[in-house]
This record gives sequence, C-alpha cells and structure tokens, in this order.
Amino acid sequence: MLKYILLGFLNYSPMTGYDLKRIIDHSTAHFWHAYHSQIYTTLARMEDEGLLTSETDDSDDKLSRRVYTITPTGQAALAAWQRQPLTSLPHGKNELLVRLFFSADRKTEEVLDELRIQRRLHQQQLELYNHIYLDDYLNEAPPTEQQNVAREMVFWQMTIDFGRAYEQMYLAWLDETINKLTELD
Amino acid sequence: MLKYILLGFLNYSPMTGYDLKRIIDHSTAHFWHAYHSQIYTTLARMEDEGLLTSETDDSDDKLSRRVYTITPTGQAALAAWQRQPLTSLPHGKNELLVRLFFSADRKTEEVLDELRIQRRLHQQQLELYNHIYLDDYLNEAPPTEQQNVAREMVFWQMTIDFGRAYEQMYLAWLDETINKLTELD
DNA sequence: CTTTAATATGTCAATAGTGACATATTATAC
DNA sequence: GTATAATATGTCACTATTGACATATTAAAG
Repeated sequence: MLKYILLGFLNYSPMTGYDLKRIIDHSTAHFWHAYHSQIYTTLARMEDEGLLTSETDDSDDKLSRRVYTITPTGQAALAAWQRQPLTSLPHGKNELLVRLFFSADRKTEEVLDELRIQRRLHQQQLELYNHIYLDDYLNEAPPTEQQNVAREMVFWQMTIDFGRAYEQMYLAWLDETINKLTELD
Repeated sequence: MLKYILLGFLNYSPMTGYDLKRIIDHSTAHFWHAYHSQIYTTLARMEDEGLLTSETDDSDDKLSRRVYTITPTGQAALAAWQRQPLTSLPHGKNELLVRLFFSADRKTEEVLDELRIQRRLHQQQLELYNHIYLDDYLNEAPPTEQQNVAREMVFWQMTIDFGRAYEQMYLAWLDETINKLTELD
C-alpha cells in the first residue's frame, strides 16, 4: 500500500524521501502511517522495479538529497491500482477493543482509567480535525496545476470528514462505555 | 498482539490452534484478525518462551490435535499486559481512504461505483452486528465459571457496540460522500 | 565561533502478517 | 462403499512494518 501512496504523491511532483515523509505525516498519516525507514527502503525497491528514477544533486560535499521521479511504468502501475476497485472489507485492528474484550477480570476502576486516557486522546484528535487539518493539506501539498486543485480538495475533504466522523463516533462510544462501567459496581 | 489474544483465550481453558482460530473468527476477528498460519506459528513460539505447554493425545494413527495450556508464566505475562494501559492512539489504516485521497484524476462514476460496493459491504457488516453476533459469542465462548459470565458479557457487548457504531458511522459517511460526488459533475 | 537542536538520509535486525502449498482425518452424500 | 466436502494441522517464502542505530548538514542560540 505504501507503494501506491508514494506513487500517488510522486505523480504530482518529484520529491525526496524526506519530502514524502513530511507530506504523509501531514495528510495520509491519519489513515495510513509510515516510518521514514520504510519510506526510504520502499523507494529504493520501487526504483529497482522501474517505477521510479532518482537523482542526487551531486555537489558531493553536501548531503545526498536523492530526488525521486515517477516513470511511465510507475504511472501505469498507479493507474492500474486506481482502476481496480476495493471489493472487500479490511481486517480492522483495534488494540483497545482487544484489551476491553479481555478486561472482565480486571478492576473496573483500572479499566475506567484506561478509557479516560483514550477519551482525552480522541478528544485531542477531534480538535485536530476540526482546526488545523485542512490548512496542512494546502501548505504541504506538492505544487500542482491550479485548475485541478479544486477537485483534489473535494476528495481530500472527504477523508477529513471521515476522520471527524470517526472521532465523534469514538468519543460517543467511549462516553457510553464509561457510563456503563461506572454503573457496574 | 495476537500473543495476548491467545493468552486471553487459553486463560479460560486449554485449546488447540484450530479451536482458537474458530473462536477468534467468531469474536475478536472484527477488531483483530489472524490467519491460522500465524496462530500455529505463534503458539509454537509461545511454547518456546514458556508461556504455554502443549500435549498431543498420542493415539498415533490419529491427526495430532495439539492442545495448548497456559503456564503460570503465561498468566503472569497476560496480567502484566492487562495492567499496562494503552496511552497512545494507534496508527489506523484505511485503504479506502488512501484510494479516495488519490482519486481526483479518476472518473467520478468509477469512484462512485467503488463507494457503492463499499456501501453494500458495510450494510452487510452492520446486519451482522445487529443479529447473529451476540449468539456467536455465547456459543463459541470457552467454558468458564458460570458466575463470571455476566461480567464477561458486559465487556464483550461493549466491543459489539463499537462495531455497530463504527458501521453506522461508516454508512452515514459513505452516503454523504456518494451524495457529494453525485452532485460534482 | 561553538554548542545545540532541528533537519535529513539511510541501514539493519527483528517481528508481524499474508497467502500459497501440503496433507491427513472425519462426516456426508450418492 | 466411495467420492466429496468439511474439518484440522502445519510449513514456507515473501512482504510489510517496527524501532533502534548511525551519521551528516544546516539553523539557531549563546
């Protein structure tokens, strides 16, 4: 998956691994995260596969700054991936639910403390979606043709809307769960 | 993580890898999935680590049926994991959002088709949560002391409630997104 | 000027997860 | 009774992901 995220961003403009890391952190990280270690190794592999080419501005004494550019092969791979629709549900993973599932033998107050910590974290996350998020998309977005940005924004906004809806749902569920547990003694 | 799910279930009763696979499929799979290949290899590793012991009912001509039992070390590891609260947000992954994020250059109708497929899938998932789900928990649950089942049920129900809230949120977002896209031309 | 922090690029070992392959046993259908 | 499906147990190669380690450059602070 990271492969297609990298192709997707590089399809706008050539960039270094670090550029991609920054952009991902400010955009897709909320629904697909990657450490820089994975980004660098994946870029190298993609170059081997012929999806990308790279160049270092060889002033030799400077730090490398390897700039990656998407190839026609890479663009074809991206397009093929886009055309193939997702026809299944993902195997969602939620560590908190795992913990809750096996919490019957824990002290209620201990579980409540844990849920309250989560409540605070999700409250913060919701604040993030409500405020700074859209600006980041604009500031960090790679330079692209101005006439298309409007359409891009529509799709980006949809992912933000999802994030907000998700956090609101999560908070409501946490409140309900905390209430139920509080009345359990 | 799978390690603690296995410890959690084996803490109720000794079981084989296949038993665990079945129980996971009917319970935690909705928030933590595992293939049987991973379950078998993880069980073997956990036995090496001293968290489990295993026995095969050696009728020799029969298929092995390796029954795993949690050790005191395993119970201690489970208890330690339970006590250590989760203090961070997970790095959520959502392939659909990745695809949507990079869908600005796709034909609107193609994206809509994909979203409608997802709508159908999530509708089915919600039906699942609304009907069969709680029964499965009861039928597939390992035998445990009857007096504690009530408390267990409270916690299991919370994870089901989350699943339902999640699918409802997802469907509402899909509807909203489909509407917005429909009015985009 | 020089220490310090922030920026930037990478490698590596280990763990987690996927999906295909292999194969044996038990139950069911015909 | 036998073909077929369902049950059951495992291995293996590969890919993905994590988190620690290493290190160099540039900016800022004092």
